[in-house]
Amino acid sequence: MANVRGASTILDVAARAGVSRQTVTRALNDMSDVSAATRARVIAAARELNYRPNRHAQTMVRGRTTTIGLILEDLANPYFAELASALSRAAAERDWSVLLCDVGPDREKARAQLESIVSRVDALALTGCRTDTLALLPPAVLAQGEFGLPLLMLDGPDHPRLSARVVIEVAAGMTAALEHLAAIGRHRIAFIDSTVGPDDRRDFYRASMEQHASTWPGLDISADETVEGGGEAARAVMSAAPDCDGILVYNDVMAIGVLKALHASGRNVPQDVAVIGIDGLQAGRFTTPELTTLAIDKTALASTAVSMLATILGDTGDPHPLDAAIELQLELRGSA
Amino acid sequence: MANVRGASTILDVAARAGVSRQTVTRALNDMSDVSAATRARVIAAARELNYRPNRHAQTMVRGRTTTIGLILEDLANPYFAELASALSRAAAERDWSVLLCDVGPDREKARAQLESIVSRVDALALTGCRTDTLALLPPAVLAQGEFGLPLLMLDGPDHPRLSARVVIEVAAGMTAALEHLAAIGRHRIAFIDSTVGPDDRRDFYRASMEQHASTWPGLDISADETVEGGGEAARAVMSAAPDCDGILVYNDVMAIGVLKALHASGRNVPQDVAVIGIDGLQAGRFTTPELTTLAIDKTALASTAVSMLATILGDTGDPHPLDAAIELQLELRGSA
DNA sequence: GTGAAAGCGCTAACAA
DNA sequence: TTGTTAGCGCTTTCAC
Repeated sequence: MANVRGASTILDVAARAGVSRQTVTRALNDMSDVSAATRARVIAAARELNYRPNRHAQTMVRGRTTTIGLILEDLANPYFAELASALSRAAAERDWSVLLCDVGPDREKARAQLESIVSRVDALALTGCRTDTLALLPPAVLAQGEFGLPLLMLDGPDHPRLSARVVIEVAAGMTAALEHLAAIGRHRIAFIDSTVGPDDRRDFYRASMEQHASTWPGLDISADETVEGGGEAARAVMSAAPDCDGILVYNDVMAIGVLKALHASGRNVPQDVAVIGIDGLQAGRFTTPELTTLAIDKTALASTAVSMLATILGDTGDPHPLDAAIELQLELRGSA
Repeated sequence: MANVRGASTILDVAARAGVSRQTVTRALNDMSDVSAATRARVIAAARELNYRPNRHAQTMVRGRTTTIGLILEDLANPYFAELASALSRAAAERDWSVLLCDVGPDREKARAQLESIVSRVDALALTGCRTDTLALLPPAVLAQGEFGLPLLMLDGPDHPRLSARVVIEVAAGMTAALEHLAAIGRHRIAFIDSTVGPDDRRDFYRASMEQHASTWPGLDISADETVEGGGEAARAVMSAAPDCDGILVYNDVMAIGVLKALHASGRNVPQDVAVIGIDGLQAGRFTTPELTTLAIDKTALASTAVSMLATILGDTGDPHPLDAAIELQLELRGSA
């Protein structure tokens, strides 16, 4: 452990085994041209010194790698899980890797994690739809100029420091959802919003309702972005407007709560009330009836994100615009 | 781009800007003691050369980091998502990071990903319950001796090359589940197994059934480890044994499919048939009724795994045994 | 089969 | 304010 930082290095092992450092490299990496006796001696020395190779030193001499950090609040939320899955696979296409950072609910821990993540990655992909992960970044990173760490926002708020941004374009999709509801005879459609997300979904709903104000004034209620939150909001909707016959929900997780609450209150879906969520989660197939949803193509979202980062990092000759919108696609399952 | 590998280095930027490399470091890292004019010149040069700092070189001189690779087949599966979440948080406690590797269904792509991951991490956490990710590792890694990359198996098969292993201990939990079913008057209990997982769950079920063979011979059916697979198996069970009044299922994802199939066939859960899954997923709360389950404490599993790795990597003075079992805990929700 | 030298790209410490 | 020197820990030549 003769090292500056307390860890033993290849030189310590070499000294202990009475050989040169190259011999240690050969022995430990199972290369040829080492006698069995020498190899055994080296391995023993390494074991005694608790030697562990420094991956950064290895990588530096062998080549360079690209790592992007993915910052999210809770991977147990299926939206983030599907996003992370897609991003990991899209990154693998370029031989990049994804460093996962599930920050959890504790903001102080989150700050500490981000503090150390930022020096380990070449770029950061931030999710913004639930917690604004941007606000948790070390101030020094936010203060950096154009040669600071590239920051990519996935479906979250804008910020001058961002290098790129992928947004979810809701207007066309929500129009399709509302038209579908009208087509199946629903004209008293409420909207359940998230208390923490962006306002564009609710704003679009309100604007749409105003156009048909003669039939139904519209009703929107905000709740926590969870299954339970969705359930509470659904109860509030049905109590405020018992004749409501359709509900559009901010996202699928909340919509699952809506389905549960409607079931508990004895309402049939979709006969009494039709329900449409947003996100296209696989978890929307876990319910009965399955959840009709405005699906986000997470594979497209992820590969767009990776292309943007490739442009920023100079890894491609085929520049990609640094702002993109992903459209929602109405996916009819059983709930509407 | 005067570099050996094609990428420009700090020296290229220094040359282009007509300054020393140290000045480049200062300018690009927003350090003090650089004149605004110089900084601007350096930034311009960096931009023109498409300069990107090498994180490995930076880390090497600043300190060392520990990164563990998490290999899994599909993060969209909520079991893996909850596991990954827990592991990321447990790793963060020690200032380690987790490199995510969602290998997907394509085995050739998976092999290629693993090939490059192994040289980027200090240890690998493998999940074995669905795909045997061990079989996808580069042969060279498997051939390595005791100073090869540490390999930790999470709930998967044993292998001589593994450095550590966390298993799920099913016996006590399954006994508790079967006793609970008996206590609520169920005596014709079938088991739905996975075609790909380990056999211990089914074997334990069969052994338990033999002890009470007078009342019910037992029935187990295997299916694909998916929601759809669970549904098919449930239909098979009800057709083979229409008087079956309880089903224990290999895992929660399949059990969700069982609930759907029973609902579709007009059986009430839990009145007609009680259902118990295994895993304790949050997704088990998405259904109506909510899924009763033998829960795995994923936080404990993850922190055990991290402690084991700390022992192997010599990061702790408090050695942890390299084999551990996590118990299942019966969590009564609504389906039994 | 083994060792010596050179260098991966970067930053901290000290000079100028 | 800027430049020079000296490594960080490892692997790849090329000698012996």
